[in-house]
Amino acid sequence: MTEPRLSPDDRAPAALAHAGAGADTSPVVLVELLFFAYRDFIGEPDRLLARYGFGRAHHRVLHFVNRNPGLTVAELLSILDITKQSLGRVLRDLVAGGLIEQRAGAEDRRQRLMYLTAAGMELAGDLLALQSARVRRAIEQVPPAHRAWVKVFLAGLLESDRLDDVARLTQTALDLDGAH
Amino acid sequence: MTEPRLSPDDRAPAALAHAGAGADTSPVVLVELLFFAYRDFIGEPDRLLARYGFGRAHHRVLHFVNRNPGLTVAELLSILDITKQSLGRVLRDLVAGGLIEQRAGAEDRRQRLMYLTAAGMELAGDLLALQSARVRRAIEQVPPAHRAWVKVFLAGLLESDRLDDVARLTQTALDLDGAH
DNA sequence: AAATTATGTCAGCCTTATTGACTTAATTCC
DNA sequence: GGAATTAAGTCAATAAGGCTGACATAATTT
Repeated sequence: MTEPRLSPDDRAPAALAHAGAGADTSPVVLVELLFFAYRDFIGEPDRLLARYGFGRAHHRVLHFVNRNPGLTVAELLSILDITKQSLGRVLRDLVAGGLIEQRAGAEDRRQRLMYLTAAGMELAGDLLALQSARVRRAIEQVPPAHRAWVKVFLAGLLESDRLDDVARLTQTALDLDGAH
Repeated sequence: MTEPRLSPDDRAPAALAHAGAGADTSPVVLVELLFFAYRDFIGEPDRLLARYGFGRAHHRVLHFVNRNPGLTVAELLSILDITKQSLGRVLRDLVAGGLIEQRAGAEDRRQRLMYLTAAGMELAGDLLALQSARVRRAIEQVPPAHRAWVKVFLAGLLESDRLDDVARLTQTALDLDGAH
C-alpha cells in the first residue's frame, strides 16, 4: 500500500502522540479500522481455503457445523442468512469432498443433521487456529481487566434484535453488565 | 435466526452470569462475534447502496475518495488491494452517475485525481453516517477511559506490515502506548 | 387423506473479483 | 531527441458466491 495524499498535519508531534493521539476513538477512525481489520482477519483463512479449492462460503459452513455438530440445514440457513440454493452448492462441494457427512434426524427423518468428518475437523481446526491466533495476538495487547470491553463493543455493533440469537449461538453473555 | 442445537449448559445460571460470564473473551467467541458484527456493520449501507444500483465496491471507493480528496487511481488501487480492472468498472459507474469527478494532475498530467461531486459527497456522507452511528452506539457502551483498548484490539488484528500504512491513512496513532 | 414442512434441485441472472494482453498519453532517462 | 517507463484505461474470458422463481420428494402433522 502506497501513501495517499494526506492533509498536512499527517504525523502528530511525538509529544502529542503520548498525550493521547492513540486515544482518538472517533467513529470514523473505528469504521476504517474495522474495514482493514476484517480484511486481514479473513485473508489468511482465504489463502488456506484456496489450496483446497474452497472459498469463504465453505469456511462459514465448516465453522458452524464444527461448533454445532448435528446442525440442521434450516438452522444453518438461518445462521448464515443466505438462500437454500446458495448453501446447496457449497454443501454439495463439502459432502463430495468428504468434509461433511449428513445423517437423517432421529426423530424427524426429513432432517439432514450435519457432522464434520475427520478431514472436515482437521480443516475447520486449521482455519479456526489461524483466526484464533490472530485474535489472541490482538486481545493479548489489551490488559485482561479491560478485555470484556472489546466484546461489549463488538456486541454493540450487532443489530439489536440479533443480540439474543448471537449470544445463544456463541454461548456467551452479551449483555452490558457482563462486562465486569 | 432460529436457535441451533446447542449443548445442554446453554444458559448459565443468573448468578454465574453476574460473576463474569460476559467476561469470556476467549478467541473463539471473538472470532464469531467479529463475523456477525461485521455483517451487521456492512448490511445497512448495502441496503442504501442497492437503492442507487451500487454495491459494496462503490461504497469503498466513495469512502476513500471522500476521506482523501485528490486521490490518484494508483493510490486507491493500493488501498483497496484490487486490480485495475475491478476498480475500472466501479469507477466508470461512479463517474457516469455523476458521483465522482476526475481531474488531470497538476504536476503529472497522466494522473487522474479523484474528487466527489456534491451528489457524491451526499451519498458518501449518508453511508458514513449509518456506519458512524452504529459504531458510536457501540463505543458509547464502553466507558471513555477504556475506549482506546478497542482500537488497540482492532489494530492488533491487522497484518503487522500494514500497521504503518493504515495508521497513516486513518490519520491516527496505532501504536500500543497510545492507548492511554 | 390433505396440508405442511425439510430438503434438494433446475435454470437463469447479478456483482465483484480474478488473469493476461494491449493501447494511449505523459514523463523521465540517457 | 529518442527510448524506456509510468499512469491510466480497456478487451475478453473466468470464477465465487450471492439472488429469484419454480418445482420435486419424502416425511410429518392435522
